[in-house]
Amino acid sequence: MEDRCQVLFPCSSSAHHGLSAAQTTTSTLSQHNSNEEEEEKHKSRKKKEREPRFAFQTRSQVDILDDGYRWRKYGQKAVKNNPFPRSYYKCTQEGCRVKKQVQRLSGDEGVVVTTYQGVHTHPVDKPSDNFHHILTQMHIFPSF
DNA sequence: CGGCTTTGACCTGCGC
DNA sequence: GCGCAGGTCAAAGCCG
Repeated sequence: MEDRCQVLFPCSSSAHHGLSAAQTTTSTLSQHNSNEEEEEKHKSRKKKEREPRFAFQTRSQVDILDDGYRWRKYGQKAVKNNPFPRSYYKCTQEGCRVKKQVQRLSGDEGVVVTTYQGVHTHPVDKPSDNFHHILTQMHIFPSF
């Protein structure tokens, strides 16, 4: 019963836990994309701009971690090899196409995997003590 | 009343 | 070419 969330970086970790053969394959956080503009319609996808995405594991009892941003859940799907469903969240801020995925580890309901995709273009509206330090690191990784 | 959650359908990429 | 898995949208309903 810890109110605090313990952040773990599987990417930096040399230990490769076989997340039950999760889909995540490789957390490519070293992808650097200078192209932030995305005016391309899905009609002609000449370039799949993969926004920087990085995942980290948090030890929490709840999936909804308040990181200070407002998220709107836009979907929930059950993934294979995981008895727990994965939730999809999107930043409600206009112009901010940041997406977030929350998934629980199979077998370890105490561990929640949060995957962020994209970078926020605006400051936090509601600073959280728990996630403040996490946000700090977040701003470092997407810079790649 | 507004914002958000929920749930099913739909789309796309990939493997066989 | 089909099926599977993952990802997204949209309509309806709920809650504050």
